[in-house]
Amino acid sequence: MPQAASYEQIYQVVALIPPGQVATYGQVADLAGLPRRARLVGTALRHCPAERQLPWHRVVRASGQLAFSPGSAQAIEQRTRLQQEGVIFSHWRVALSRYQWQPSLAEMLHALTH
DNA sequence: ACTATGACTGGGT
DNA sequence: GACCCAGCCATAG
Repeated sequence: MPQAASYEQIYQVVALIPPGQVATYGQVADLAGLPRRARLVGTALRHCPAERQLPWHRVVRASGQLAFSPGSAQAIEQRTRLQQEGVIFSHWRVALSRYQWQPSLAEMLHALTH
């Protein structure tokens, strides 16, 4: 189990992303206290245990596109899940200006105590 | 101890 | 917007 500590930080942040909103890989890394580790977020999500029920589909690239190639089974699943939460896609991309999660300091502090 | 490989990014064209 | 590309850094071999 490589870098379990970092993975745990990442999972906890991902778990906080509200339905109908998205966060970028880099954003999750920053919030997890792991700056410049966007790729690690991808690696962690790739190994994410199903039993954790993580909202992994709410993590997208900084461009608003999905990390999977358009049309792939994984991309379709991610897009479907987001669409079910009300997120609108145009050409396999979401508008970050509209859907990007912007956690408040209070929100983060509250999470820290739980 | 390398080398290769990404669910990545930001800057340049 | 698009496409490329160098930089990135933990993991896997």
